[in-house]
Formats: sequence, structure tokens, C-alpha cells
Amino acid sequence: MDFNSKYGKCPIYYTISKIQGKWKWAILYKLYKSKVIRYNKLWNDLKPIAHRTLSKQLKELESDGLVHREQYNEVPPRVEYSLTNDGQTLSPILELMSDWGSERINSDIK
Amino acid sequence: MDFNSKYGKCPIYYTISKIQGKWKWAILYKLYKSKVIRYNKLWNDLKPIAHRTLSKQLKELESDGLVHREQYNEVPPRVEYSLTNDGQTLSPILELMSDWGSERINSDIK
DNA sequence: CTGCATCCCGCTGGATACTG
DNA sequence: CAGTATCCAGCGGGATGCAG
Repeated sequence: MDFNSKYGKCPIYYTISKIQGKWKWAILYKLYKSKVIRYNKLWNDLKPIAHRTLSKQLKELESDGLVHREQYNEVPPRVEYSLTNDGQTLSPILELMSDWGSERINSDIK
Repeated sequence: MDFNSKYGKCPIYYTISKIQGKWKWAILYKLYKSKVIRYNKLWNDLKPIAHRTLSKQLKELESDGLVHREQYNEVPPRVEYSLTNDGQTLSPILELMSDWGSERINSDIK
């Protein structure tokens, strides 16, 4: 995060800096909609995202306290992701952003 | 824009693809708050943004139909930017994103 | 299944100087 | 004042292969 006090005039810059990454909003939205989702399901839904990218952005979101990671020691391994309470506070934004996209997605494919 | 039908499952991905660029959300927010704003004012408010970056992202926003550019042939030159009607539809999102940032901006400066 | 390690490319965007 | 022109570095992130 490259945020510092110089950007104090722009709280929105803080937000976009915090959630920066090509797929982060999409990831958050998937978690929001699914409540709980396994790594592989997430990967399939977001294809063609690369493994490296997905796990990296998940890790960042986790260390930012927006996403919770629950690991079950089974064979084969199972890991489930979900939004933290903090992450839930993004719900209204996720909803609006998705709606905004939906409304233009058709009229705008060039 | 690298968006295509493969991402149909993620309207939100359309949105973030459309408004991609380090400063675009901040620019849009400034326009939203100011209604109308001159280039130089915008530049000052967003410093340390570079000229190249600001004018480039403004141009993209303009060609995406979100921002309106009004040029007055005076000396010295005056150019004013504002949101188009289309751009106005982002208002609720801009408002929420700014609020979200404001609420954590203090508790999170590391 | 769920990642991490490597390698590497492309593009965003920063610094700076110049122009109508 | 409002940009454009260059030049360039960093890094985000894709492809692929390996590991627990």
C-alpha cells in the first residue's frame, strides 16, 4: 500500500489503494455472494485467472483483514474462504458496482 | 479494455475494467464533488499525480463517456471538466467508497 | 486439492522538458 | 494555463512446473 497522509484529501484513494489488484473486487464479490467458497470453486469461477495471482491476492486480502481463511486438515486438503466482518462492510459497494456493470455490460460489448 | 464475454459471470469485473487506472476513481470523485473543475485545480488537488497521468486518464474517461470536457478559447486557456449524465450514475458508488475510506483512514495509518 | 517457486514480459504511470 | 513528447523503471500478473 502506497497510501500516506499526503492523500488525506481523497479518502476514496485510500479505498482503491487498499483494494488494488486486477481481481480483488471480483474475488470479494464472489465471496460476498457465496458466503463460503472453496479455493478451487473460486478459481473456476474466475478463470482465466492464474493460480499465482489468485492465491497472492487472496493472501493480501487476508492480511488486510477483509477475508477469512479456514483450513481443514483432510485428504484431499480443503480450504474455504469467506468475508470477515470487516469485509462485509464492503457489501453495499460490491452490490452497486455489480449492478452498474450489469446495466451496461450488454450495451457495451464492442 | 480487456473485457469480453468470458467474464459474463462477473459484472463487477466489467466495472473495474472500465474504470481502471490508479487515479480514475479519485478523479471521478473530485468531479462529482466539484460539479465543474479546471484542469489545474484538479492537478493541484490530486498532487503528486503527474501531468501525463492526469491528462491520459482524463482522456480515457472522456472517450468512455463518463467525463465531459469543455474548452474555452480564451487567453490564458481554460478547460473545465465535469461528469456526464452517464458519469453521474456512479455517484452512489463514489459516495460509498469515499465513506468507507474515511471510516478507516485514521485507524489504519501504519 | 491447494497452493508456492521461477521466470519473464508488457504496460502503467512517474520525471522532466517543451509548446501553443 | 493546459496539456504533449520522451524516456524509462517497476511491478503486477500470466504460464508453467513442482510440492505437501
